[in-house]
Amino acid sequence: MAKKVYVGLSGGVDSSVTATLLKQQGYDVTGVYMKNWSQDIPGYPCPWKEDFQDAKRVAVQLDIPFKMFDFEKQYHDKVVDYMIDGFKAGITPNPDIMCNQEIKFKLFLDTALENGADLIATGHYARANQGQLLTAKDANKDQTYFLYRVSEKALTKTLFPIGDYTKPEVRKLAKQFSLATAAKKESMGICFVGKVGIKEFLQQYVKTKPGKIISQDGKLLGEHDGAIFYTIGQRHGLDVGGGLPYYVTGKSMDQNEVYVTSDLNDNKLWQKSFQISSLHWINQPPTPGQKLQVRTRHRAPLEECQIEFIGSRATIKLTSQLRALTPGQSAVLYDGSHVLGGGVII
RNA sequence: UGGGGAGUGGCCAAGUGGUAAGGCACCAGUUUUUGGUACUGGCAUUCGGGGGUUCGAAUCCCUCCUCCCCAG
Repeated sequence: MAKKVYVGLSGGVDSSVTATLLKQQGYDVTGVYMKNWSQDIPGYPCPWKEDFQDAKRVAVQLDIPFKMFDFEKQYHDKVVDYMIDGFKAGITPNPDIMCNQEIKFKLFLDTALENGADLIATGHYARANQGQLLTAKDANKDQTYFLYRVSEKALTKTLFPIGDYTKPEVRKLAKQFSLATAAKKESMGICFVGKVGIKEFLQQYVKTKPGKIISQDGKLLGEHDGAIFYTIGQRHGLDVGGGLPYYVTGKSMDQNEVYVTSDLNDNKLWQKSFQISSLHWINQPPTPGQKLQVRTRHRAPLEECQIEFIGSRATIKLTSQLRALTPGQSAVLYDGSHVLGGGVII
């Protein structure tokens, strides 16, 4: 009896190829569209209907059963609220990491199992092996940064067929299979929500006031439209001209002030160690003092580091300075191609 | 209303007779399943206003306006 796999079909190329590969490999495949968000933001109509249609088309092409799981409420509670609360608190949260943790590899997994699935699969560029998370073949597209909070248990029930291919290969396969989504453009922006800028999105939920932009030497440079919109290292959107570009080094939510510097080497922008909390380890916690690598933003190169634990937190010590480490964003630890887990920068 | 200095696109800023550098910002695009970064492209027929000299002026002359500094 072939194993039953529920594949998350987003309506994009990657998940389409995922489903196709699994079917070829002899699995009993069911395609599932997760409806997590359907609201329009002014100027940015929500693409969920087109995505749903594309997912359905692929399911029809492959002649596999197709379902829709409606997770809108849970997505809003677990991901959207988390994101808005984080921004309100002055940090820069990463909603897509939360989405993987709470929705795709918890709710979707559980729902699929309840529906009789043996396994789930997604179109992530990553590899899972016996409960371990490994980086993708295509280092350029590797998405393990977004997956470090997934549980070992979930990984034992997850397939990432795409992880063994490069993006160009996936594109080629999609073409070979004549998938309806073969030529679809990469989707970007907050997972599921569409191409909305974070600012436009937040403005739907938060009222903001103008505040001061203050330079490294205490000078008032201008006004911003709300400290909540700015994040560490950010250059654009300040509307301050005159000479050199300015980068955000910090902000005060209480004062509604944004602090910037025009000095690229400003020590506020560079750190050689930092702390993380909300630790999550997929298998075992790493060993203090062990030589590891860390990634502090998606697609950033891996940096050598060591970890030290302090209660429920940990300190990451780097061998070179990293730019604009941002509270709320995640630091993910690797031992070569093995993803260990990580935590949230504080 | 005495003296000195300055006015170039939203900002900073080259250019002192030969037909408007550059940077920042902004906009668009690329990269990217968060935010951010980075990269590419676009962006003054015009140099505070008005006259004049000249084949030709942002650059010279006259005049008006504005700002800054020192005097008072």
